[in-house]
Amino acid sequence: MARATGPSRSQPTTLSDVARLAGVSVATASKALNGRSQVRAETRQRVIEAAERLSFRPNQVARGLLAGRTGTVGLLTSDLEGRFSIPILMGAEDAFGAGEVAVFLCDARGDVIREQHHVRALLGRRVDGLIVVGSRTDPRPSLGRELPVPVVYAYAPSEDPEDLSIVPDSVGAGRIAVDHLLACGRTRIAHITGDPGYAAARDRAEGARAALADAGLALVGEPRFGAWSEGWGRAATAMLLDRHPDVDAVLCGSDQIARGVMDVLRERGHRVPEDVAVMGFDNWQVLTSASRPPLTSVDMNLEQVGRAAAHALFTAIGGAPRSGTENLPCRVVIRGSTAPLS
Amino acid sequence: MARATGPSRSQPTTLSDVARLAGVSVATASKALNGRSQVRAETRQRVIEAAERLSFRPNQVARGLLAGRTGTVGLLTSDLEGRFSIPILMGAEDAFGAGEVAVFLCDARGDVIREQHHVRALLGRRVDGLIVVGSRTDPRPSLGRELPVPVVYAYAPSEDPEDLSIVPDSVGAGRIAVDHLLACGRTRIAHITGDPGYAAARDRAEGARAALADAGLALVGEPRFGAWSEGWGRAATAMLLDRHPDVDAVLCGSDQIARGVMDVLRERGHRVPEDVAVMGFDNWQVLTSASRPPLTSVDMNLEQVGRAAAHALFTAIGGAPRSGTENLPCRVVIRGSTAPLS
DNA sequence: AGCGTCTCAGAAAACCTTTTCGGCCCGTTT
DNA sequence: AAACGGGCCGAAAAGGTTTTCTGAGACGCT
Repeated sequence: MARATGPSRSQPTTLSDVARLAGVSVATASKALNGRSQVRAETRQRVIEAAERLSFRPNQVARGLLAGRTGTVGLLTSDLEGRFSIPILMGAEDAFGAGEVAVFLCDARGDVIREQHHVRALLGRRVDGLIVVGSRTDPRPSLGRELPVPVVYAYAPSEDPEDLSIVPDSVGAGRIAVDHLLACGRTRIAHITGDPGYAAARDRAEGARAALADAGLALVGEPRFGAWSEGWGRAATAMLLDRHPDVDAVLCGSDQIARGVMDVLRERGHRVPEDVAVMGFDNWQVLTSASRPPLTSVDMNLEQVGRAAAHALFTAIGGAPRSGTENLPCRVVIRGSTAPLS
Repeated sequence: MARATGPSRSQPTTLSDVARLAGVSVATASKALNGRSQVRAETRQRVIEAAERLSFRPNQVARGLLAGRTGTVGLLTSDLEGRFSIPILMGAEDAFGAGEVAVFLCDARGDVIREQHHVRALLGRRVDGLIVVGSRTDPRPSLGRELPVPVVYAYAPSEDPEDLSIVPDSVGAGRIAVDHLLACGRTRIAHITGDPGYAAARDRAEGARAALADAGLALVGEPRFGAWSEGWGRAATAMLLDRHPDVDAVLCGSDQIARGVMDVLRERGHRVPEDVAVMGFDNWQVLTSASRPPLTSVDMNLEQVGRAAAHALFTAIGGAPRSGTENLPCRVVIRGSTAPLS
């Protein structure tokens, strides 16, 4: 085919070009640019100027081939659309981007076959490591122990305890949520949460119960498991108010549920936070700041999870692999929906 | 440092290993595995079995170095957290992932310096092309014409008309939204939208006006520009109802605004959709399906934008670059908040 | 003068794969 | 019988960089 009429598309300049312009060999040019000592200062300067003039950028592909390390990692996510993957991905990208590591993004769409395909493709590209990001906190199958590169699991831990997993501390999240409500003077606390098939729902409920038990208290009724939706929040609240009209706080399993809860509370004439305090989980900005009043919520620090995973992978590549599941603390973000009882 | 105690980390097998096991030269092994014709069928079979047994995966780095094409592209996004980048990114990842192209993800955090840094790093890795994903539909500065690889701009067009940009048709989106409301028999249509500094707000308003003009109608009052928030939706609706209590449809600049609008309509006793139809833009699932009733919204087909960008980049790499801004159609997703006037 | 030492530059190998070209063997044609 | 052609395989180069090793020149010392 004839040459396209587009822009220049000239070949990138190579080290040979630089060396020729500087009047030295490629070996010397390489040493000059990489700060090796075997070069006279004056020669080094000449090489640097030549590289500058040709705007030389070393070919990382060639460098990777030679070094056996490419300076790339694979980021394998299960559902890109899910809002949990994104902050983790940002944290990882952030931690790597600061250094000299580039990230291959792959979305497996939750499909095992596709995941296998991506793993193979990434290994073919000789990535130095892999981060596997799940979409739920439930344990997931390991990629296996026989991979030629280190792997770190983020958000969804691996089922294999020999793998390293970085996850938010869901039980702790339940505890600090209740601790905050207790600090507000609430004692009749109900818990409306999502699908009991999710570890996140069960773990948070367990943490909430434990924190209440520590204070010599118990939940108002049983935790109400259901769905992660506003609709369930509304329905559950209606039932709750019928049975326990004296509740003074509702801990919700997600910000979406919390919005449904607050809607029904307001419709039934309960003031938030004066009569009933409401809390959510996930700290999803679009929901927490748009609700009336703004919603207190537990942030899972997902960016930090991503950063920690990136850092762990980095040290594993360096030759010091850890293993086991590491729980990172969450934090309460206080807004208008919780306040001390007056 | 001593060898780490972790898993094997053995060197990946190379073509030489395969060739040795099969008792042939690397050249023959390569030809056998790549379906070249210069190999006897029996020999080919032996090589394939050897490769199988060693689970050989060709080193894409070496292949890239030789071929001058790496089979990688850079995806440069401005704000990863923004919900507009993600679907585009998914579409692109999808379109590439099907083939043999891997995607480097870089987030510039909206910072020009960081963007430059990433572009240079990506070029150092010899990507075959770049996709630049913006966070708003407003034009953005070009990366320049002198890059050694093709570039496609997605969502946010380049200011340089010589570049190729793939964007959703915001004006058309406004038109089809009004067309839908007209088809429902609505004639007194108001428009409450977001920050007038955004091209998306202005373009949609323009499209809406044009569609109404085609029908011999006009908006009820002027378009109400404000902020992309529920709060603005509520405030603007209050003002609207005071001045024009006979409005029978509100076209909202975003789903968030629409939620605020619907809240106030319901509080003031207007039924949706019987008395007033409400529409949003963006089709953000968490908002549209959780509202009461579920919200009709205009979907910008962002995944398709991403796929189209990937496809355009692919053909540009193949040597047939296009240029200019290409507008992709949006679509109306009908839910309960709009219905024919009875 | 001879020898050792030090500094700096270049040649060459290595990384892994693909492709081109040359050569060998065997069967076929003139 | 000689030439030829085709099928099959291997040697070698190429891609760009880094690193090691060798060598050349300069200098100081005996």
